[in-house]
Amino acid sequence: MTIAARPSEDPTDVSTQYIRDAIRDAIVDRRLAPGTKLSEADVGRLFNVSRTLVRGALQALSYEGLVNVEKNRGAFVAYPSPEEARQIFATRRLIEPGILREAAKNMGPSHFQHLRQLLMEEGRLMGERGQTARRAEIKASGDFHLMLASMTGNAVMQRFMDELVARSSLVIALYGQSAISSCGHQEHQDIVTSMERGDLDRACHLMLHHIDHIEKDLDMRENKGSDLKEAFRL
Amino acid sequence: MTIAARPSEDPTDVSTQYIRDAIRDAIVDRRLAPGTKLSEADVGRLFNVSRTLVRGALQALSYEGLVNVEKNRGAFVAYPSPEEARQIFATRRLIEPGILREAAKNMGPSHFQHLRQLLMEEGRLMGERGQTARRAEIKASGDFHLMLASMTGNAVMQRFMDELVARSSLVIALYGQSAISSCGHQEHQDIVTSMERGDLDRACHLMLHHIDHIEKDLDMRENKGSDLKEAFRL
DNA sequence: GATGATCAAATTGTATACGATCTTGTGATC
DNA sequence: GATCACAAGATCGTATACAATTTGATCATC
Repeated sequence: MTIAARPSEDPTDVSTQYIRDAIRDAIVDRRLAPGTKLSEADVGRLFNVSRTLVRGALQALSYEGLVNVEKNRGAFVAYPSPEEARQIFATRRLIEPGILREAAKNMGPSHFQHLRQLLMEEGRLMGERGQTARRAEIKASGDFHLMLASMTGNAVMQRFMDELVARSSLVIALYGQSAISSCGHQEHQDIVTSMERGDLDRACHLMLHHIDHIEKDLDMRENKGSDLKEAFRL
Repeated sequence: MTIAARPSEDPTDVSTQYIRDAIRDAIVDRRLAPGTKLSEADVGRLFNVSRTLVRGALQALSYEGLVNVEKNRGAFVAYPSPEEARQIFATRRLIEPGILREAAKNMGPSHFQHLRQLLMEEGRLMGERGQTARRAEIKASGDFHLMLASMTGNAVMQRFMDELVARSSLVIALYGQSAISSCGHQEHQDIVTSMERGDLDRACHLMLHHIDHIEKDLDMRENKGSDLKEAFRL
């Protein structure tokens, strides 16, 4: 198990929150494969912390849908079924156009500048090679959607999107075909451009297509027997 | 503190889940006032359970937004600010029309029958008098929205709605003016009728108005200083 | 009498201990 | 040799113990 503690962080003063974030990052960054067992004792040793804190972190992650806790068996990095994946994307299609409209109400030039800046970074990462750059790119791609959510000023929507984006990352990690996802960069730009022009209808339309594209790039045919999967991955 | 254990339940074999549900019910049913402190030891004594399990339950409720846990101070029944309330309803306006459309895809005659049955019950409770009937009515009103969510077959949406409905109950408990909310019964019926006719646009339209009505019936002028409120209620 | 410091009580934060459950490996039996 | 029973080990579930923090009261001081 390789849950890298953030550099320049003292491994003491570690709290539940810290562990939760570290594991979540590791999952979303695909450093922890779906199905991986997260033993309470092991994780505790990693962070020099008792099982009590680890349990808290795992419970929280379970609530976010990133981890499954099975009674008397332990916690595992979630292994979303194709059906779950469909539900996640269906929910995103339902929510994200609304987020766009809601965000647009509050957005001024500075907000657009922030978005553009994120897109620049995203584009830069696309050019680079290597696993690290790839992870950063995927993360940046999710951050785009999260930034839009944060611009609604609505904490509830923001939390929902947090969960949806994190779980989407897992799904993409599982069923993603290739680096095709990177073509999403252009779509992100188009969405921002439409918003800047005030053409919200088009922005929503593009957003829906964007989500469709992400979902279409998945290959979700495999192993329907949902529990067998874990055995193989483990 | 009066968190009634469900009748005919043995107070032994109580798990985190059970405690969580009991507290959630008590909050949503308004038997626990917003701001009430939920001391770990007290709750534990109530359920004959150690603080460990209580903490788990409180943490989960905190994630749902029904409880606020303040570091080193304890857990309190949430006291949503007017701003939070607005965000909750804004999110509902964003999500519920989509849920309607999503549910409509899967609904057959039996589903409509279930809905009608729920509405009958709701109507019956409206006629009755007393606090108990009132609570049951409010609960039934929320159940209508939850049942629609369940008919989407989408677990993610369902969970989001669970949270939104529960938090709405809290908000109504806090800022609700009178029993005007009961006029929502007719609106529920109209929504179902429109759906049955296949007029989804109208159903969505009615749903939006319905949510607006609920929000309009709130009086959220009071105490803006968000933290002071707790002090007074406590 | 009001204000501020200090100490005791209460409550939460975290670790550890112990019992319950599951997993797994061994060996007896067919 | 395959199958089943059983026991040892590992892991989780819950309770308890102790440390850290906050709260509230008492008392000294201005």
